[in-house]
Amino acid sequence: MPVPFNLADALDSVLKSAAKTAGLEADAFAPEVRTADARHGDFQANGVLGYSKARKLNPRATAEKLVAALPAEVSSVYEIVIAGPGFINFTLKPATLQAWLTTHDSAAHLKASAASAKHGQAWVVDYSSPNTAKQMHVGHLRSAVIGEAICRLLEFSGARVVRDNHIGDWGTQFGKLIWAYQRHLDAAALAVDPLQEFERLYQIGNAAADADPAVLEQAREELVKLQAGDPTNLAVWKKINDVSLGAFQQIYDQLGIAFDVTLGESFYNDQVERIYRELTETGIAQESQGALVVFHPEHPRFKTQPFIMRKADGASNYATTDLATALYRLEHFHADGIVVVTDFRQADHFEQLFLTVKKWFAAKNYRLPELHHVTFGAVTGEDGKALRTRDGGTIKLKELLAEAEARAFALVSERSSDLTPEERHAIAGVVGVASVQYADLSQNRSSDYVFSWDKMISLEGNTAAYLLYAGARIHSIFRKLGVADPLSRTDQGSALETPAELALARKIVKFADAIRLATETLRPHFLCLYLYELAGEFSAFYAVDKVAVDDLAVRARRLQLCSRTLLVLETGLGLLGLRTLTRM
RNA sequence: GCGGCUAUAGCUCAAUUGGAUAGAGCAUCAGACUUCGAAUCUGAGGGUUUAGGGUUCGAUUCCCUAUGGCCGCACCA
Repeated sequence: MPVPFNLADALDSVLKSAAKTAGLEADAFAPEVRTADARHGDFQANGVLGYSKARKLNPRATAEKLVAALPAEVSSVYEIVIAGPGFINFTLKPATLQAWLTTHDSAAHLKASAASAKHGQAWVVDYSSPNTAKQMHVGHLRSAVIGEAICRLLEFSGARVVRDNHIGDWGTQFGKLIWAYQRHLDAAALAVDPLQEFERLYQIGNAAADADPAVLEQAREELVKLQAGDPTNLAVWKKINDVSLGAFQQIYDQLGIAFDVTLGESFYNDQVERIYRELTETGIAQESQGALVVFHPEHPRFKTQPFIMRKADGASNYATTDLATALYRLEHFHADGIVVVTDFRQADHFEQLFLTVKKWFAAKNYRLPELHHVTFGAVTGEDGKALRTRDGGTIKLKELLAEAEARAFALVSERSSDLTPEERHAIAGVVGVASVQYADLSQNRSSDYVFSWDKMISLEGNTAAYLLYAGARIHSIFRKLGVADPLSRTDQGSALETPAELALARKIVKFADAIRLATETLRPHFLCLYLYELAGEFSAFYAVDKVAVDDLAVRARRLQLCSRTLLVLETGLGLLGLRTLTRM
């Protein structure tokens, strides 16, 4: 009997057809299959409750009819129990668990099974997207880390993903920066640490413009000159961007991020005329107070709150470039879906943008891609306010990662003193960065994020180190036993038997459902939660059931269990963007 | 003023989007290393889910009111 990758999905389909057989109104019946609390079984179907209530039927009687209509092979796979007011509980039989483990025996096989939901689709994911001329600080971490995980999840479900770093390289900050560059440049500092120097100059320019309207005016003129193509200003601008992108890349390398394209705001500068024309001729945009704006009369707030797409002085802004960006992603990348990952403060902007794009594309008969604004909460200090270090600056991402690695190095040196310093550094690099990534990913992205060093670089509890440690222990077992090919063992031992073995196997087969949930909601923390529970089941199993036993049939089945745990664990960590280890 | 997000154990967070007895980690307490790695495991205590109402067979989840926090609202991105 073939065992499907996603058991919950398969159960859902089979219940739908059974509903027809049982004489239910099949079109109106949704089985509502979900993973269940282990006390009740592996999966539960709750749909009977709502269905029966709406029709004033006895839910238990409906459930019994439905269960009676299930094909015989379902009851050979599951123990089926109707419980409470009408829940249908499904508990996988050990033989089914065994069959799943035997079938899904390699990374390639897992991916092939999963890659159907978005097969053949193109998705553009816009994430990280920092402004140039500044260093990345902890506030930039979330978009980068969450965005990368989303890319990997979409790829795993079969999509072709375009990773786009939509850098802020054309904003008004450049007027102030160029103004300061011309007057306060420290050439020596520029040679040593150019990004630091640009940041200093920007602060000078910003402060001067705040204090003196005349400076602000001069800064505006510099921006106008830049946007008009003045060679001097253009050269400064280019240098700033080159330096910034070089510094960003070092961080991206550590985080395992490789963008396919880096198309910032400046890229769209020469495409704005078409945007003005199309939105004007379709009647979507209108003149208001000298600016070109879009109102949405059907929307309670945006009927009066304008979406400004051309300023009164004739200049474009980020609304203009974002509109151009949407069009480019459709025409150039043939996007079926667009995901933009930014913090929640831009929610209004993207709601207005998407409303405008929908009307615009409809009016021009352009195909409309799925549009998703993936938001996340702010990173705050312990006081709930915007994050600052003691001296008032922000915490640099570079420093955060270095501190995490240093902590990991201290721990690995203490625990694994037999390793060479090089090995310990390599391990600390993985553990440190993974800890920072995982701390961010494991939290539901919509809530604000209280930053603390301890939390970001913690190595105990629900952390990356816990997951990596579980993996390292599995690798260690294979090393000790001299068994090759740990990720795809095909050992066929005796039947799974102990409670810990069965609990671990039950957790493994729910990988598909965790992936589905994380991908559908674009929330990687669901996958983190699953992997944490998986590692927990493994650790519990490890404590009570020894693998290296003399009984070869027992040893073989446990080796297979270890192999599948490792496969799912490493695949899952890979989808989150974390690197893994064979020892630590 | 208008609007959005948010409030769960001492602290930091979950709760599969309306399901069964609200779960973890940290911290506290009690146990487990001569046996595959103790960065681990087993157990205990800790809750009127901000408050009050409503809808529902069923509410942390949906609706209303109030309160606290964060944020957005005409030319920054």
